[in-house]
Amino acid sequence: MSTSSLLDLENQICFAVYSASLTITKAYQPLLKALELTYPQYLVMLVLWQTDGRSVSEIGQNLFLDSGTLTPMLKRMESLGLIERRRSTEDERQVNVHLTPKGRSLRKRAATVPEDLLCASGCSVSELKSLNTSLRKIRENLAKSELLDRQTSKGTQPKGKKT
Amino acid sequence: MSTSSLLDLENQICFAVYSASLTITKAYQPLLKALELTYPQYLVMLVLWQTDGRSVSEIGQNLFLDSGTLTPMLKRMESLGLIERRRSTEDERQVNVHLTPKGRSLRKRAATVPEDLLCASGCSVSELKSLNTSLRKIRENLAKSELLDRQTSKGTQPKGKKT
DNA sequence: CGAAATATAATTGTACACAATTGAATTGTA
DNA sequence: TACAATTCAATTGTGTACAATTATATTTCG
Repeated sequence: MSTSSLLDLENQICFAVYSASLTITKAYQPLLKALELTYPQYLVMLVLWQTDGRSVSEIGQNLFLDSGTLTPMLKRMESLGLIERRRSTEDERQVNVHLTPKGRSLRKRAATVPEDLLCASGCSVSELKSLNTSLRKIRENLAKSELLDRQTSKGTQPKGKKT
Repeated sequence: MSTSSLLDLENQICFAVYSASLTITKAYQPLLKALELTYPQYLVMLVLWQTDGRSVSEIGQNLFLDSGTLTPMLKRMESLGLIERRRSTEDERQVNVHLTPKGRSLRKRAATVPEDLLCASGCSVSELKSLNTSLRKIRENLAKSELLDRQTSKGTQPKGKKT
């Protein structure tokens, strides 16, 4: 395979991920509209339905989002009456996010949501599984790469600059 | 496979696409920084490097983006001196987007960009190809599904409501 | 203990993304 | 030719994303 077509492929893949992501978000929209949720908000609900009372940073670790994204989003969800944000008494730095009865009750209504997406995707289970594996690998490899060195710097600093 | 684990898988896939897309955008950032481009802007440049002078809607068809996204983005790119927006003389509705010399010259410098991403992804070529195929299929199937019926209504209306 | 380092969420500013609408230009057609 | 329908880009308003910074609380360590 020539170098140029390899690079073309790379551009195609990244664009395919990018545009598939936007399309998926749009496809969720009519289904989530009845629940008054956006897709990112739905993801937060999935986290909380699994374990209620998570802190903002824990939700962020699950979804790979930071407080700059989550704080305003959680405030919107709080104003919708789905969650409550309560500063932790043990550690005043943390804010724990708790489901309200309304937020809990949404779970049953949301249970039917993934079905339509699953059908509309038109993929076989095995295809989806390999897709899942590949995408996770890419995310993990990119996150580990030297390209992303934000707050992920648990390891040694990249260049040892000691300012 | 149980229904619940199938729906879990669906949630996982969509989230995998979503978070991989965000991670890819972030991984491009340090590479594109030298070119003063964001990832969506880079995609526009790829389109224009292929064929200069495309209209806004043609660019939108290539990238699956609408004027609400493209118009402000193209204005930013124009203010950076990368492109020029000129209203077409033949059809005054259209705005054609032309590369400036600066925009054209960026092409060579951008040629090395995909390499690092390709390496950092840690995937084999065959894996990337099958990933590409699956993602395109999902996007196409979702776009064809009744879930997305925005301006794509070239076919018959979904329910025959004649207002 | 107490200062420095760290952790945590919030804030600020920039850039998408898109639904819905608007306004202008073109096309179709009676 | 008129005029309704369509096309096209722009606009408006809402909601993410995220880098960079700030403010506060906690932990670490001399």
